[in-house]
Amino acid sequence: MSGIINQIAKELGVSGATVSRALNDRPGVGDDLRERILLRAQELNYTPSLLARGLAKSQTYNVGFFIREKPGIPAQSDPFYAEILHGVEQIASRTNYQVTIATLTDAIVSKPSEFRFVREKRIDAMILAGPDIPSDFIMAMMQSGIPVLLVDNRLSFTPINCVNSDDEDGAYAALRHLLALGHTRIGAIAGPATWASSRRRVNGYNLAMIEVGHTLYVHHGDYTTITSGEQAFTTLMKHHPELTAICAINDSMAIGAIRAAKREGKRVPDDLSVVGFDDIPWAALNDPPLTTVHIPKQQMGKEVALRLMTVLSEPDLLPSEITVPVRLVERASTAAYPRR
Amino acid sequence: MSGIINQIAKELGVSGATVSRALNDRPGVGDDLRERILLRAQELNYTPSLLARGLAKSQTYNVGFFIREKPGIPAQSDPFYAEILHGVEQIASRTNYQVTIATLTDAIVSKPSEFRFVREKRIDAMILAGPDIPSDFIMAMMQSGIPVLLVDNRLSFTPINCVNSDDEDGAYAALRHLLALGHTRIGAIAGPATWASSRRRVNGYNLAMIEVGHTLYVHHGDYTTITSGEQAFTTLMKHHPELTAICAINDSMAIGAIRAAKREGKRVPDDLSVVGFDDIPWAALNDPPLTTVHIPKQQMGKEVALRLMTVLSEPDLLPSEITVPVRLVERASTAAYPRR
DNA sequence: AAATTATACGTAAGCGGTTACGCAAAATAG
DNA sequence: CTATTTTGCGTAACCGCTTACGTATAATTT
Repeated sequence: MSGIINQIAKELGVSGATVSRALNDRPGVGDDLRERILLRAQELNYTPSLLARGLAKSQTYNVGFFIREKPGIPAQSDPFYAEILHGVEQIASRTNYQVTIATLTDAIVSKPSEFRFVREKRIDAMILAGPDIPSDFIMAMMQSGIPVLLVDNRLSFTPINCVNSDDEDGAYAALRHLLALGHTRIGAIAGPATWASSRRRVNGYNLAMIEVGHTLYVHHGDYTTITSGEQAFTTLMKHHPELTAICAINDSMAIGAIRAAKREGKRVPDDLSVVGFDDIPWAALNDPPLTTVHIPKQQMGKEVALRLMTVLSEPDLLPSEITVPVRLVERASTAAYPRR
Repeated sequence: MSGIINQIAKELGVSGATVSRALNDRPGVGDDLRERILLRAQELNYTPSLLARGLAKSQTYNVGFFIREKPGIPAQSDPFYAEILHGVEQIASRTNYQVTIATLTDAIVSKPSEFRFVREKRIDAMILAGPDIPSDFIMAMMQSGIPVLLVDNRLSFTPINCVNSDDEDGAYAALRHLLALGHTRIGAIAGPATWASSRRRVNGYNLAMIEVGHTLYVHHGDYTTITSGEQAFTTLMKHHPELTAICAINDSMAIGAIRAAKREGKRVPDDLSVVGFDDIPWAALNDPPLTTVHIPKQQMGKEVALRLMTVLSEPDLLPSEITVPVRLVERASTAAYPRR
């Protein structure tokens, strides 16, 4: 029998239960009494202890935002996920939830049962960000009983709440842009074939090419970094020196391609057009500024967070996939061909 | 009387208190009994509920990492703090703590008492990141009773735990580098004079210049973004067209300066040398790659986190300032003058 | 006016652990 | 061998809030 609630209760000569009800405006307390309770709580500057409430209701008011560790770039530094996180946080800050972050290391991913956030029931739900999370791990998390949402990822043959960008659409638009500029010999730099988003983007590229009866030369990078883009570019050009335009699966690889092209003495966009995907912050700062497909990352973050909230309040809702629209932003890394 | 602990207690015919003691290896339980308890806990795959433990010990096992909102860039997307955060998270993941993030909006900063993370006792300690946090707010947080640590910021006349980069040292080194290359007419682009780190860096620049008997032309940008750097550069050059080298308070402004210089037809580093500060990810990717002062951001994150842990275990430790060393990394934005 | 239902509130048992205190048995001291 | 300390364990209160259930009173129905 303690806590501020009970103090108020004693002061007003009522029971703690009544105070609790009044404070959570639940029925079962008279209007005037309720008002007096609220007033007193106000005076005392009362704020419930989340810990106590959480223990009683077995909720933590905590949601996890977990990013898969990537070799090279620390997870948090990936500007793509940083922006998504920002969207998530904006929504969370309007609710009673707080968001805790963690990076999914190899150690964690390979031993899902040890993951402390679920073992110790530290979170009410989790958002898993990034395409390179083993589906075994995702499945294991789903088993744990707490809601799992995906962002920038999806699962095949398993319904799950997820939000993604419209990859095919964006890729299609990017390729159409290249075609409209007069390019016909186009190459694509893809990421690992296991990444769903990479495959979908390649699909979009292909679709546009097939429509006009051309074929796309695609090369799969082993990863999605700048250096990976450089390597992909050089090997792609070795086999297909006739290419006049390159579309890359993401901006990092596009930037890598441009760097490699410059090194080989090619001018972008004069000799070669390059288009990226994602519109990460530096895309606009690159030399030349990168034509790319803009993904509304912050909105994606908001969407998952929003979805998460409704999942939390409507537990037996069926999962749904939501995809957000993208748009091509034309900058200076693409130009008409032939150059006149 | 419930919870897994009591289940184990009942199974083994002992009291919950004993089980709790055994599990936290506290004295007061026989060796063989302790072993049996541990064994059974192991079998049951027991993990304590943080909520319950937290309520009992009034701890949350949660630390906040809070970044000040900046106009323009969403806080989380600032690669500088993202890397610090990563360092923090690495340490936290080795302990029992989890880190929750939030951005310090204007609304929050102007009404510290409303800040839900402290009102609702959601965290055991907080790390405040960034130089632009009003000291009123910091003070208010310190009043709240929970430990407050600063990173990339300090307080004047008030002892507080904080970790910073060695700004003066780095700036000094950068300027020496310019001097060694033969430059004598050097300008500096500073940030708002209210930012401690900006002032300290300018101090470092000045120090090196004074030593050799030259004077530094410094211009204060109104902010620290790329565009702010562009503007600062143009006005600086208007008044001092004779400058052959620029040192900027941070990489963003340095990159801005380079962009502006290019637009004005100046070649970097041929006509103008530029050096930055921070070594953000894109510094190396810039055209030309930026000579800059590398700050070990991840280590700074680790340092605060480590300090936080010791503060938590040694509550009445006196605050201390820790500063991490920096180093100049020479890339291609600086060159000898006169160019031969 | 009696029967039924709704409302206001109290009681007490949780939620899942921790810990101050007490007491008997074992270990150590003198 | 007694006196004292240490060790091993149980009892029960507590952390601060929620909620199922019970009861008396008020409101509604018939």
